[in-house]
Amino acid sequence: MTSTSPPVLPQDCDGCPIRHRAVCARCEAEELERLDGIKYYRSFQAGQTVVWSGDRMDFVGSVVSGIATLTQTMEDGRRQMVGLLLPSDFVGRPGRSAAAYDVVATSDLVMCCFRKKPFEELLRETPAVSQRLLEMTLDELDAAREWMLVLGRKTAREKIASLLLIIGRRNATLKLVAGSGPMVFDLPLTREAMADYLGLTLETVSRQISALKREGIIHLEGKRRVTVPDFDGLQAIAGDDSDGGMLV
Amino acid sequence: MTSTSPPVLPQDCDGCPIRHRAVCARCEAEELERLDGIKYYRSFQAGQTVVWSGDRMDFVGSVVSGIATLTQTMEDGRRQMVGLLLPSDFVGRPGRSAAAYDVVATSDLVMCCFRKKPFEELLRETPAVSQRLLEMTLDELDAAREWMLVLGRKTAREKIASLLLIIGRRNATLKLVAGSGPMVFDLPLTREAMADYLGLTLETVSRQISALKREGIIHLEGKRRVTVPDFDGLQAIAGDDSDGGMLV
DNA sequence: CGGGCATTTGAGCGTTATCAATAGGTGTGG
DNA sequence: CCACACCTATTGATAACGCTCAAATGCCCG
Repeated sequence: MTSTSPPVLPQDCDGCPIRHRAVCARCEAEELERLDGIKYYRSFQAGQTVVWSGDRMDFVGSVVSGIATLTQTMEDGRRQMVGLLLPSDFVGRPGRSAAAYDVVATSDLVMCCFRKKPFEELLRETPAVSQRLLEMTLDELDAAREWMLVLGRKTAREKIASLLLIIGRRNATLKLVAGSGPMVFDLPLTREAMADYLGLTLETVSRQISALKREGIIHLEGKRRVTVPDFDGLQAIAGDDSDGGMLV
Repeated sequence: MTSTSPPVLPQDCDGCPIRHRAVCARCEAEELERLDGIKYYRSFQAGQTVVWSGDRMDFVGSVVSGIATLTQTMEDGRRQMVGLLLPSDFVGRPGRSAAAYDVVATSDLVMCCFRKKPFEELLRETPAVSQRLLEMTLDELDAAREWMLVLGRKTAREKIASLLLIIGRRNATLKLVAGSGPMVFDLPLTREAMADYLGLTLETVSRQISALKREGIIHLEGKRRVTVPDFDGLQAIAGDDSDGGMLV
């Protein structure tokens, strides 16, 4: 966790890896230029906190590369992750001055930040941006509601399987991996972070992962690299219906 | 639950109880007229299902009066409520043809529905609507994330207290009740519905409510009418920090 | 090699689920 | 009008799942 060189920062939107999925996805050259005028890149090392809950936050932005988490903490220290932010995901809330959650860089992270005030103006004047943001927010809401089912009703085993599926699926989408063959990906989270996401203790997470490994449902190389030989099998364990909510 | 007369339907927006809080809140007369052209009212009796998850849904709309719930169900019957819809709340997702959740009328319910196709057009052309919808969706997302903390990390006792607070607070907002004195409200949910919301069994809900009653934290008249003599005390039990997230 | 951290594994316990019986409330029909 | 069915809610007994506390292992890096 002591990488000393800051991640390389991109300069413009042309080669931006999230150009067509982020909040700017629908922008024309002209609108992009306007966004360009209020944006700046920031990078964080793995483990760094981007903002603390309650702190003043005068930017919003997109994750360009790396992974960040949103977490809530109770007074006595109990923590619940409420968002897992991958490249293209939006951070911050227009119209609010303070952060509602802790935002933490889980890996080295690059963000494309927009100064909040001018971004809010732009939101009022640029339908391409506000409509894209609405769409993304609706997606986030659906994801949050799916997660409520996981937290409220699934067993520890099902929770782990659900998390593996979510990470695997999002990884496949981002990397545009072909659909067949065993699924392989890196867990971007420590056991503790997984526990915070799943509403479990890290011991239970560890035990359940060991059990899945023992049963051959997953294979591990090291602690982080996961292979899923039977995707449908894992879906069955997660309690997902096999067609997995194909909604348009 | 066999009320035979359908609820009275409102006719226009002038006297509409949710005129200034729903998705139409920011509309001028002209925009309101356009909405008027694509809207129709529907009423449901308590217990009726508005739409089934997976069904085609060719409208979106607002709750005008009454209460509805959004629920997800797993194949084996486990259920999780993922939304509690009070007057002014928005139902449905623009850009999606099938319902993602079961929507059920928990009390007698009146909805102001918009035909989906024209509403989507209107969304593209009417910033007053799309921006209001964005704002409401962001609020919903925050509520969902707060609920994730409840589901993932709170004890049964804390969950019950949290639910009572949420219902009490929303009730106070809707009714514009003065802030002092004991809080009184009706539980709009059965024990089973509360269990579905909280990720508990109905037996545990019943036991925890009995415990709070026994300890004098709440009083009950009948099964549904609740009095909370000490609001701060209940907040403490819910595990909320006393200032309760005063974010702007 | 040793310190620090993430992870695994074990033992015992507690909260909540499960199964089951009872109580209360409301509408219906004899 | 009372008996009964039906539904919601309460309460009890027992079991199980996941938490807590504890120790050991592996791993990275100085």
